[in-house]
This record gives sequence, C-alpha cells and structure tokens, in this order.
Amino acid sequence: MSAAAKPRYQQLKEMIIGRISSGELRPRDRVPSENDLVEAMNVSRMTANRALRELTDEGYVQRVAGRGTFVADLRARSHVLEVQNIADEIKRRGHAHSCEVLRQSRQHARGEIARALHVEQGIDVFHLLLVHFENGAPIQLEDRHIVADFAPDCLDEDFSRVTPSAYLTAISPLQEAEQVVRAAQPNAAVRQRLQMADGEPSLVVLRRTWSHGRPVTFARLHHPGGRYELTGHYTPPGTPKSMKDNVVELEKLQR
Amino acid sequence: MSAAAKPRYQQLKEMIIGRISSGELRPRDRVPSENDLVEAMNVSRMTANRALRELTDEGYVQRVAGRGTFVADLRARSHVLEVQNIADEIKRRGHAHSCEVLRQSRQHARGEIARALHVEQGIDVFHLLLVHFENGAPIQLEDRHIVADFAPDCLDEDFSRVTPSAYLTAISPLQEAEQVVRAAQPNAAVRQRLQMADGEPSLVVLRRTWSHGRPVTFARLHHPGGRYELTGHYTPPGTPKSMKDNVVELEKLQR
DNA sequence: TGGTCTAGCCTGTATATACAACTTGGCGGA
DNA sequence: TCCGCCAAGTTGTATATACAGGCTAGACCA
Repeated sequence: MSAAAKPRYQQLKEMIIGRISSGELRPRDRVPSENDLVEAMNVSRMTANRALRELTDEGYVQRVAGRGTFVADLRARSHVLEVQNIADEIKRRGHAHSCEVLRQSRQHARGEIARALHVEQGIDVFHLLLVHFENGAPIQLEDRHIVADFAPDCLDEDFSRVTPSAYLTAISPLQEAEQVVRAAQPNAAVRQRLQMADGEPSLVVLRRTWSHGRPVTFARLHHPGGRYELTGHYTPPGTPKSMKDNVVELEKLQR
Repeated sequence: MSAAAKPRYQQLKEMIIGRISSGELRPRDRVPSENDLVEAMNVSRMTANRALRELTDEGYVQRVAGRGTFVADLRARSHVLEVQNIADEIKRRGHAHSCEVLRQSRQHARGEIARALHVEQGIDVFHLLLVHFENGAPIQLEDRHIVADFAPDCLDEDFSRVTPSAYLTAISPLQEAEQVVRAAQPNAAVRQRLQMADGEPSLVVLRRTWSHGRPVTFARLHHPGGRYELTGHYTPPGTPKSMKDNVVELEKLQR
C-alpha cells in the first residue's frame, strides 16, 4: 500500500477534513488560521493557504477576509447530495414537515438488499419504513435498509423527530452516493400510503450511500408524481462568484 | 459596471477558457506552458501555475508532468452536465443511436416558452421536435426551443446527424443549466411517438440552459418510464484520486 | 544501424516575502 | 457615555526562487 509521501497541503487538508468528520470541528466553528497552521504544522503560509483555499472550493469551509476560516454549514455543500434530506427541503419551502414511522425493525439482509449493500445474505440490517408529509399531505414514502453495525442504536432513535438521513449523517459523514431516478406505476400499498389518484405515476429514487468505502444504506424513495419533482442546478466550475449571484437572481425570477 | 481589477490568475483562466470556447484551442491541443505564460503575460510562474492548476481541477485542461498542458476532452468534464447528450449516453452503453427529426421550424415565442427563455412575447425562436432511438427503440422525445439570435443557422443544421445538444455546445459552451425531473402521464401524442404501453408513465426532464448569462434554450425531454432512468453518482470534493478509482470499480460491480 | 544517455523542457511542490484589503476590539479623546 | 480611530490579526494575491521528478528528442557511442 503506497504510503508514498503525500504533499503537505494534502496532509493539511485531510487533517482538517478529519477533524470535521469526527465532529471535533462543527459547523461555524473556527478553523485554524493560516498563521496557526504555519506554526503548528511547520509549513509555509502559502502551503497553508493552498490547503484552506482548496477546502473552500470544495465546500468544507468558508473564509472571510479579516475574520477567519470557519467550518461550512452542511447546507452550503448540499449541492453534492442534492435532495439529501426531505425535511430540510420542505422547510426551505417554508412548509411544515411531519413524519409517520410505519416500521422500525431488525432483519436479515436478503436478495436485492444484500446485493445493494454488498453484504452476505443473512447479515443484520435495520429496516425503516416511514411517510413524510408536507403540510399534512404525504410526499415521500421512505423504505430504507441500514447495515446494522454501522448504526447499532438505530432502533432507539425517534425518526418522527429526526429523519434517517440526518441521523445517518450525524453518525458519520456521507462520502459517496449513487442514485437512480425512474418513473413507475406504484403498487397498491404505495398508492394508498401516498394517497395517490388512480393512474398517477410515482417518481422513484433509489439511493445508495457509502461511508468509509463501503455501502451503509440503501433507500427506495417513492413520491407522488403529481406533487413532487426533483430540481437541480448546475454551474460549471470556475465561474466567478459574481456570476453565481446572477444565477440565484434568475432562479428567484423563475418562481 | 465594476471593471474592478480581477486577480491576474483569474484573468489568465478566462483568457484560456475564452480560447477554448472560441474554438481557437480544441481538445487535445496544447495549452501555453507555465513558462510561456510567464513570458507572454508577464506574471510569475506561481500565478501561471495557479491558473492552470485550477483549470485542471475544473476539468478544462489536463496536465502531464514532463509533457505539458492540453485541452481536455469534452467527455472529461461531462459530470457537470450529467445527462447532457443522449447520443453520448447511448454510445457509452455500446448501443446504436439514431434520430428522427419531426419538426424544425421558426416560431414566435409565446407563453411558457417566452417566460422560460426570459424573452418578450413574439421574439423569434426555433422549435425542434425529434425522437432519439437506442438500438431502434424510441428512448427520448426532445421538444426544444432555442433563442433565434443565439443560433441563427439552426434551420440549416441536420439534427439527425448532430444532436441539438452537441450543436449548441459547439456554438458556445453551456454555462449554467437548470433542470426539473418529474414523473407524468404522457398524452396520446407522446405515448404514440415513444411507443409506450397504456398506463406506462413517462419520466420528463425540463432543462433550461444559459450561455453568457442569459437563457438560450429550453427543452422538454420525455422518456418512457419502462425503458429509461436517470443515474447520478456523487463523490465529495477533495477525495484523493486513488479513492475515486475505487468508486469506478464499485460502479462496474453494480452493473 | 541500433541502442543508450543526457540536456532541456515541463509540471508539482514548497518556501520566504511582500503588499493590499477587510474585520474586530480596544484605546483614547470629546 | 459615545464616537472615532488605530493596531493587530486575517485572508487574498503576487513574486522570486528552489528542488524533485517525468518526458522527449536528439546527440552520441558501439
């Protein structure tokens, strides 16, 4: 295994990402300044600057000239995850989110679930089934399996208060995600849970999430086609900040 | 308008992006080396290095120690656009792409189209309607409007050979894109064009694309729910390249 | 002719230094 | 007390310099 000497700026970045991931540094906490790093890590200021600047570009921290460097809000880097947390999305629209837990149990992984999570048949997994409501109307049926040893206390959690997504990212930051979006005809159970009209299609998102190099959770998210849509916005890298502000303006106009 | 002095590394980046956008520099062409820029632009090598390094991070160029800096293949930066070009996506799967042009006309923008493109009612736009086939099966109905003065020679183009997406990015690189994904029941016309079964839902992507700060095209892309799905993969920024290779492995395993 | 080796160019990284602009807190004067 | 101003700390940028390591073409030798 190549323990090849990594560049020092990369070492600095990984050290800081590690302290954020571990929870030692929390959003809005102060990150060591360039001069702190110069003294503590015995590097030049340009090297410290490069590390912090790249972390800024990557969304981990925010920097303000004259004030310092701070851990970014999770929201600020949510573009990586897009629709990560339905509750946040609903609140962002200024609506009320509520949630009903239908199932919260321990199971043995079988078939599709075992394959999706890359685990042996029969390994312990938790199964969650819950419905999310926006202003009282069902908007998402979340059918999620979680590798048991990743979240041992999963059965004790009250998921009507904290969404599984928020719970999981609190345990360990999501590192990779893969998702598939498709349109489908819901079966009777899904249609009933989501109070969907006859013939109304559903938008299904299958999402698998990795942490520390292994899949830890696999979710099937069903949404009523008439009440839900996925939105995305792409800005190419390298766009000066001033132009990005214009884009936000355009988005507002669109609404 | 603030002609505020931009940083010199940013000026360098924009100069090079401009030369790529204009077609003066084409994929695989050589980009001026750091020392070239030092002499030609009268900057220090570190400044030239920063400009080229950031262009590398952003996918515009590729650098090889000992050889030089080269314009990246368009494919290499496609992650920004995701499903940008259906033809490329089909070819990547090793399948045959073909396309039938149903309409290619000049119109006056009205209602929804005018609003989506941020133009006055009655402004000239081009309307394209075409069906894309994967191995002979219809996979996408593309209903696209293009601001006329952005692509004046649009009516002369043979879109059965070059997709509108490729045509548009050749005129000027896409700068921002916004998209909405929803599941819907197709109307009879769409269902017939895509040879969809009764009751089969469609996956609809609405995509609006900006260039130079203004919307230039608005597309409605209908797909048969049973034959098409959107996939996405997210890796957090700052992941060392070695780990990204692992992710690719996982993707392959998944297939 | 064919193989080897080296000079020269290129990127990648690291350091020391400098100046500008911004923010905050505290000091001092009105 | 309140206002203004300045010093210290911080980021943002730019330069000059240095060394390591990859790559290539052409010189050189057998």
